Amino acid sequence: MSQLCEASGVSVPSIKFYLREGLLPAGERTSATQAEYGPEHVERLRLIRALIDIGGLSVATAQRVLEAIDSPDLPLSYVFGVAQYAISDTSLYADVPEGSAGTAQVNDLIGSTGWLVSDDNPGRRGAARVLDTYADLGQNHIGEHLPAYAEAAELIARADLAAVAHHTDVADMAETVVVGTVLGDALNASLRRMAQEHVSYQVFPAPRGAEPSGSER
Amino acid sequence: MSQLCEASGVSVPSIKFYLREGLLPAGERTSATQAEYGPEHVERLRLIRALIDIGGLSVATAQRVLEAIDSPDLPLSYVFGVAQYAISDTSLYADVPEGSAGTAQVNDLIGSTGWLVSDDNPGRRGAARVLDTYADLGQNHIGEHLPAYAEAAELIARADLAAVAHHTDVADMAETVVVGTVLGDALNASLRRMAQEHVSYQVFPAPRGAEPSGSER
DNA sequence: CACGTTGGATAGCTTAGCTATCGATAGTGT
DNA sequence: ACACTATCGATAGCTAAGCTATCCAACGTG
Repeated sequence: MSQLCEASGVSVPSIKFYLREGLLPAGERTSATQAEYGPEHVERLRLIRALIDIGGLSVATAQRVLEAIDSPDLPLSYVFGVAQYAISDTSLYADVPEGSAGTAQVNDLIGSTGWLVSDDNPGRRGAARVLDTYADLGQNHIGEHLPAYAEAAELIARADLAAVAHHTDVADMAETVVVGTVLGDALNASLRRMAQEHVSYQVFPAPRGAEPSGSER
Repeated sequence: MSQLCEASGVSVPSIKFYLREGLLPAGERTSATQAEYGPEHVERLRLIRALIDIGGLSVATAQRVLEAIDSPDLPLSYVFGVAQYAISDTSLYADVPEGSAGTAQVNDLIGSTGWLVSDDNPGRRGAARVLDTYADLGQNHIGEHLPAYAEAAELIARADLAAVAHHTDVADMAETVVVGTVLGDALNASLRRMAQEHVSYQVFPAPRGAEPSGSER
C-alpha cells in the first residue's frame, strides 16, 4: 500500500479514506493483513483526484460516477446521464418554479434549434434556473444571445461525441464520457476566458494589456 | 431589516453574516439601533445569492468580485480579470509544471487560432492543467478536438461581449461582465448537456429515451 | 520468535457557512 | 411616562465535508 501511496501521490490515510468510501476497490488480499494493488489502482486514484480536484465533484458524487463507470452492462446513455447529473452537485437543479420565464425560454430555444431533448434532461432545469436568475438580476438581454450560445454548445457536443467514437470498448467509452463531461466543462470555461480576452481586444479600443497584471488582491 | 429579509428571502442571521463579511453594504443609519435599507440592498442580496448558489463561488470570492463591481473607476478590463479569477476558486490554477505538455498544447492552439491572449490570462493555466489531467488519464485524443472547442469558445466570447455592449453606463457594464462570466459558465454547461443528448441521437443508433428516467441512484 | 508493518475501525481535526444567544439601546403603543 | 418589542453588533455554537491521526490485532520477515 505504501507503494500505491508513493506511485499516486496520495497519502496513505487518504487512500484508506477512499477505500472506506468505496471510491477505490480493495486490493487483492494475499493474507488477512496484506493486499496487493495493481496499476489499475493507481489509475483509479488519478481518476478520483481528477474528478474531485479539477471537476470539483464532492466525494459522494464522485463515488456515484465511478459506480456508473464500473457497471459494464449499463447502457452508455445511462452513463451520460449520470455524468450529467454529477457534474454539478450544486443546487442548480433544485426546484424551478413551474411555468417560469426561464423554462419558456429554454423551450423556445429547443424549438428553434430543432434539438431533440428529453423532458428530464438535467440541462433543461439548469438552463431554466440560470435564465431565471439572469432575469432576477435585471440582465434581460441574454435571451437575444441564446441562439449563439446554443450554436456553440452544439459544436462542443459534436466534438464530445467524436471523442467517444474513438473507442470501441464499452468500458473505455464510459470512462471517456465521464472524463469528457466532467473535465470538459473546466476546459471549456478556460478556453472561454482566453477567447474573451481575444475578442475584447477587437471590441474595445483600450488594450486589456493595460490591466494590473498578476494575481489580484 | 426584517423587511429586507422578507423581500429577499434571505434569513436575518444570514443578512447579518453578509454584512459582517462585507458583501452587503450597511444600510443608512437612522439611529444607533436602526438602519434603513433600500431596493439596492435587495438587489445586492439577489446578486450575492446568484454568485454563491448558481455560480458556486465561495463567500470570500464573492466578496472580492463585488468589491470589483463597486469600484466605479476600475477599468472594465480589470473587472473582467477579477471575474475570471473568481469563477473558479478550485485549485485549477495551482502550479502547472513548467513546460508541461498541456502548456504546449495551449500555446499551439493560441498560435493556430491567432488569438491574442496575455501571458497571465487565467484560462491559460486552467486549460493547461485540464489538458495535463486528460493526458494523465490516458485520454490523449482530446488534442484532436481542441480546435473545435476553441471555435465554440470564440462564438461564446463574441456573444459575451455583445451582451456587455448593450450598456453604456460603466457600472452596468461591470455587473454584466461579472454576471455573464459567473452565470455564463453554468448556462453553457447546461446547454452542453442538452446538445449532447441531441447529437447523441444522431451518432448512436439506440435512442437515449431508453435510459432510466428521473433522478439516478 | 520478536518486532516492524499493514489493514481496519474509530475518533479527532479543520474549514466553510451559516445560526443562535445576549446585552444594550431605542422607537412604539397606550 | 412606561412597558414592550425590535434592532444592532459581538460572540459563540453548530453542521457537514474531507481528510488525518491513533489504536489494535494479525501477519510475516529476519
